[in-house]
Amino acid sequence: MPELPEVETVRRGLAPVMEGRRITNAEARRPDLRWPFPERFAERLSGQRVLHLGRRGKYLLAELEGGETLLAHLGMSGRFQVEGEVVGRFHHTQPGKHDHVILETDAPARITYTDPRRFGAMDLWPSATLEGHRWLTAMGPEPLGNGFSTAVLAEALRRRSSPIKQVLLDQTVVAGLGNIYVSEALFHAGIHPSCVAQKMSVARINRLVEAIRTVLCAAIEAGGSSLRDHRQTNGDLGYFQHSFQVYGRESQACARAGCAGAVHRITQSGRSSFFCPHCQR
DNA sequence: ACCACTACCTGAAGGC
DNA sequence: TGCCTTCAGGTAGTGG
Repeated sequence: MPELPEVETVRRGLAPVMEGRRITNAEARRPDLRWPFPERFAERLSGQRVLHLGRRGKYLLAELEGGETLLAHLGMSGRFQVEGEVVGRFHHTQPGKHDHVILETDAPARITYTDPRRFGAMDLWPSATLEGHRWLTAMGPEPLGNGFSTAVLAEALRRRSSPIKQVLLDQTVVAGLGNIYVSEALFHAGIHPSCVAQKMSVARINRLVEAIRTVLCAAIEAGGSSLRDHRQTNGDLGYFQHSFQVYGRESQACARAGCAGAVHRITQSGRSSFFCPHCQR
């Protein structure tokens, strides 16, 4: 689920019940996700007002009134679900076995973090030195921000002898791309996933930068529309999954008008890449 | 500095 | 129905 567009969609879904709201109660129902929660995790969250809910790459960042920021990563299977007030209080639904963190805010709302695989992670860190947190310190530029450009990407690719597919998954090169949107962006740019990163021309890198921005923006817009039903901020792929051009479409016809080719799947560093051999060189 | 590979964990899906 | 294998959107740590 969670690459940059999904995390941004989750952020937008959570903002109305978190930003400017106070966390009236916090509960961690186990001691860890991928790593242990920080000391006194729930206590440090309880009673805090959320000043701002942001995002950096695939991390959600909730800046708290007391000077700390909650960092959250959804891993592979993490999701936040929001329930509003029903009659007086919340539904008396029993937490499921994969519901690991529960936050209640004075929106009022109950926010449940669910993560079957527990590849997700949460931490608390002083807001003043947030960029120094080990999860953020080496992270590359935001692809939709001013820090990402043809020149910046070209510099990052200069010494990389790996296929462009693998290099784009490296979060220190550019933040927020994952296996789906790398495939989609490479298709959009007409670049073969096996293309050696450092051999790419500036013109092709420029096309890639544009493709990354286009694909991510389209996905965020589509994700936004799935939030109309905001009772469940499901971290699902939203409607954009119906717009994938290559991801998950092995052996289906290429989506480009006039192309008679079919989508191929190859494995690169143990992960699937989807592409059209006619359109991508 | 870079690269290939492994591990972490559970559930879904497909083959038999 | 059930058992087995394979695969899944991520990242950190290892050793070359």
